[in-house]
Amino acid sequence: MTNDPTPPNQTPEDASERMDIRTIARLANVSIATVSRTINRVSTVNPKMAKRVWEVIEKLDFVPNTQARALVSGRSKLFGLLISEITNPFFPELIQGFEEIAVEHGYEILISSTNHDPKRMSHCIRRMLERKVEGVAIMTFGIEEPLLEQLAKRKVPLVFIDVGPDRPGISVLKVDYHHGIRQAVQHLAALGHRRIAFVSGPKLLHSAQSRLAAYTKSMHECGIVPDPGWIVEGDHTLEGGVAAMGQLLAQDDLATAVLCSNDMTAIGVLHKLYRTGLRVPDDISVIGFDDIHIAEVTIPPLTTIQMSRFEIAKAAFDALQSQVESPNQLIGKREFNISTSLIVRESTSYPRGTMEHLRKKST
Amino acid sequence: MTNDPTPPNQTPEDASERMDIRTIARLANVSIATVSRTINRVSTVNPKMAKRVWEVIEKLDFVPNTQARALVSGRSKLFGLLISEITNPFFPELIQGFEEIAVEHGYEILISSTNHDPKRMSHCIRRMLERKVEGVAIMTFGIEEPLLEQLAKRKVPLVFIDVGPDRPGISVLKVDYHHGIRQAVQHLAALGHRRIAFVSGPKLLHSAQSRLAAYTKSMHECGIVPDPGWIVEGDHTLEGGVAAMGQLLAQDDLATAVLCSNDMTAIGVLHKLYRTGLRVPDDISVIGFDDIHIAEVTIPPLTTIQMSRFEIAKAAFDALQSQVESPNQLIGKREFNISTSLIVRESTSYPRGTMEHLRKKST
DNA sequence: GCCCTTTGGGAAAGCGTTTTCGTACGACCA
DNA sequence: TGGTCGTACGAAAACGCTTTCCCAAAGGGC
Repeated sequence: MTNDPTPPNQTPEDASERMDIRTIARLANVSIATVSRTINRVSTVNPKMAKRVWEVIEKLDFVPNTQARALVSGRSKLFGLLISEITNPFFPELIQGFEEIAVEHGYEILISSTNHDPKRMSHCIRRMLERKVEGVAIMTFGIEEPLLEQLAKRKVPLVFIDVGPDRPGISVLKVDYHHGIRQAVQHLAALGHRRIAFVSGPKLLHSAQSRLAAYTKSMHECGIVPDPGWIVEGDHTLEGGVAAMGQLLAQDDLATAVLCSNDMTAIGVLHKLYRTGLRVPDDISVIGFDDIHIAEVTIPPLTTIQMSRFEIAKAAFDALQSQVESPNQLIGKREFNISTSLIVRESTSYPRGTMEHLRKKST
Repeated sequence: MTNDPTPPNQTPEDASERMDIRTIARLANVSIATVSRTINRVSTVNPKMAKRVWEVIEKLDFVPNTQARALVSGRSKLFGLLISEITNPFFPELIQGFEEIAVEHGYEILISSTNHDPKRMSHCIRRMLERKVEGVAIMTFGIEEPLLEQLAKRKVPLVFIDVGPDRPGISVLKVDYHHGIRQAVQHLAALGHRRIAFVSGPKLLHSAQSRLAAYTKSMHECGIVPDPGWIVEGDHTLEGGVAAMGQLLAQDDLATAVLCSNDMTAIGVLHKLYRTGLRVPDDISVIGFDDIHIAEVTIPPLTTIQMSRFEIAKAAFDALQSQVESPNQLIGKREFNISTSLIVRESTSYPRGTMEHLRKKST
């Protein structure tokens, strides 16, 4: 008598107690199976009953428990998104697109940032595994073999940006860095630049290495043999850009243009130049990569190479989803191509002296 | 005979099949209860058995299923983070801090961005409810009453930045905007500015309104009656800043300094000024708010008001956690104070003519 | 040596869903 | 009217884990 489980004078609408589909079922005078079917709009349920069920659901504003649902259905409706650094504006812009698409398709997304630390990666993956993500989009450096093994064993679909192991269940978003970078180099060459420096990204980051390779190739294509001294290592941060430009400035034979592996670097470069008293683009031209939003309003507005965040987000999501929805097909393996292209703004111009030279020539 | 559920010659290590604590239990010759106790380091379990269990777990690298765990324990270990716009660098910096602390305490975090659209808010909340978040940090505009009701009914702890309803289970992070903004106004006044304009943030955003109020108050404190024309509405975006400065520029009696409700606005303002050919700080001074990372390298480096992202993240997390861990105590209701302070860089200086004026005066 | 206490570990209930399977009922045709 | 479907609904078994409850065995006091 001391504990009475159900007080008799309890109104049916009393929402203070536990609320599950069982409660809904009781109140609507149907079975829980019918409630489930109604909610999921699956199978055929008599419109009359459905209406009754919906009414109760709305009255109590019942919200189904995704965890329970996931447990039994084996579908967590969760994707992981692994990025290198959330404070680089490129990623928030990408996240925005990815989230939008994911939500549209009923997925939720778990974001983790490795902060360029390979050790953090395994923790992130582990956490995602615990939450039973159905797939992971990896937009950071390469993954180590044991980790990859673990993911493969669990058959978690993966999508890599740019570079990834060639295995079933793994998609790779191929970015055509070369196109945009060649345009950039050609643009500079057409303006008269020959000494074009390159500030690279982190060594570990595949996409950064690809950009570097594209630079070298494009230079050769323009008939310029890049001097090793023109290539300095950055780390895709503002500070890295400042430091890299400092290095460049210390050289005897100053480059007349600098191509940066990303926009953050370029902004750092712009700043260092400003500090040094050099004018952009009068004294030196600068080109970025990514076309982050803020590049439009730097001083001067940054000429940069655009790579569509939305395109990437969409491709990554599609790759993941197609593997989840049709796991035994190989269509998930198809490769996606992301294009890049130059956007000319105001940070590029003729190298110093060229104008005079041209003018003299024309008279 | 057509479907044989368990092939007889199956090695015990075969990890291809379902893996749960039952499997572990079987392989370690203990009960599933012991496995659970071992994993959770709860109650006393014989070290010898524990070792056996851990060995099996590691051999199969078993990862417990958080969903199942959440279902039975009623603890999802999930917090929601609702922000207004992920592409504003302030938020990623905040997310980074929040995530770090959350992960440290075993929580995962679900991020949603309302994009300044109140309608999206209810969708976000709904999704979070479905995932059974244990608390939500709301860093966007105010929440509407019915939504709040829904959350209150489910007893979901909430923490608001700056402004929020006064209810049990709701914490509010009070930001002392006035301190930083008064410093800014005093700084400008000391330099000789009187005509100090203010570019506000979105009307709906409480924190933006508080900043505006702090500006007005600070102006009066400095003995300046702000002209209504000095106050123009921005929206905390780059474009908003550009537009707002355009409005200001169109006025007859141009302000000599402009204080912005956030750094993105200030960067827009800087850009517009650059476009117009006005020099900062020679012709006009600019001050931002937030001290986002990039403010250090704008041209010129932005004088701005700093508000610690980490402090906010930590306070928000603590508020949420304390309410979760001790739900019936009132300690969750205590208020947290966040300070702001001026960081002087190079976008502020004497108003045009003042230097000459001063010089003349001193001779 | 007996009884009581303490301690470690197992059995089983339950968390909130989905989903399979079975059944009752109405419709349709002969 | 009787038989055969097809359809709509309910009962119950999972999903993988935590946690309560209980029992066995060991230890200690008399």
